[in-house]
Amino acid sequence: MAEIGDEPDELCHFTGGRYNAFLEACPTRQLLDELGNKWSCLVLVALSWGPMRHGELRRGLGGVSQKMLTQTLRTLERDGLITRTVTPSVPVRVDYELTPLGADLRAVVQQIKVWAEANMGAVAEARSTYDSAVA
Amino acid sequence: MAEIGDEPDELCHFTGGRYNAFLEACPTRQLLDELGNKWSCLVLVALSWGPMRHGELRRGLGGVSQKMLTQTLRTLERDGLITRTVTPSVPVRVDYELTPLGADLRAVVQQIKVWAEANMGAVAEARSTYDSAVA
DNA sequence: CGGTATCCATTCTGATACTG
DNA sequence: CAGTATCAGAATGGATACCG
Repeated sequence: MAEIGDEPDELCHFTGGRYNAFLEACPTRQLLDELGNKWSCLVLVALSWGPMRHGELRRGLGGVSQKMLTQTLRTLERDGLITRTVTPSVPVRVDYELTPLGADLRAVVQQIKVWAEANMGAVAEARSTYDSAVA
Repeated sequence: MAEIGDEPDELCHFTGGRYNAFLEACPTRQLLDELGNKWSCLVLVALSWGPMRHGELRRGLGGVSQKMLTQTLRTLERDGLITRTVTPSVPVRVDYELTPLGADLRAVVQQIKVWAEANMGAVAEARSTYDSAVA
């Protein structure tokens, strides 16, 4: 009988050196949580167009504060998903760019963004139906 | 010149009735936030194997509390991503199942889970490199 | 079994002010 | 321009107890 954890593909069991996000202790959970941060996915997608400065990103991501942007960038850098390049001019210039690993992940998370934008209408409709049924 | 918001594909600008998650006021942000919840993605993927009961999901998702599972399922139901079917037996039986819309999204978020499980090793390595460089 | 209600700790987020 | 520090409020998550 099929159970959760028996995935159709072979990338599944925590045993044997592999990862399985269904298991509580699996470090994969940390990665999933991080992508759940408010800005991580948007930053990755924003960097699709090549290296970008702090200020550019800030203007591109509506509503992000400087603090949260810096924090998000640091975490992504620590995880090897983006690089941070400092040019010691005056004033200093800092560019962020996707690493190959980050570019790979970007392709995946962009699908989420595209899906959300494409299906937001259907979701909004489902919500109003649900809400009126409850009332 | 390319700017954030000028996406390579055509699903981009908020203007003209379309959605763009880069904009603060875009409702797409709500969807992204929801997928960022700790359990939403895992629930969607777990339902890949067909209808599942509350208890089955609870056992399958390591560490989820009853409250959070119920809350997550409610939200997904409200958004039209899953259905909730009550069989009035004693004790009552409740099954959850992906809607076509939810199955569509599941395919996308599963890629995230697969990516995370496949690349967790590289990320962990990057982290330790970063941490030792800081020290 | 599935769900609700309450309380509480932790985390996340953002506004503000300040440094090089 | 990029970043840090601090503080306060909001949101999230979870333990517990109870209901149909």
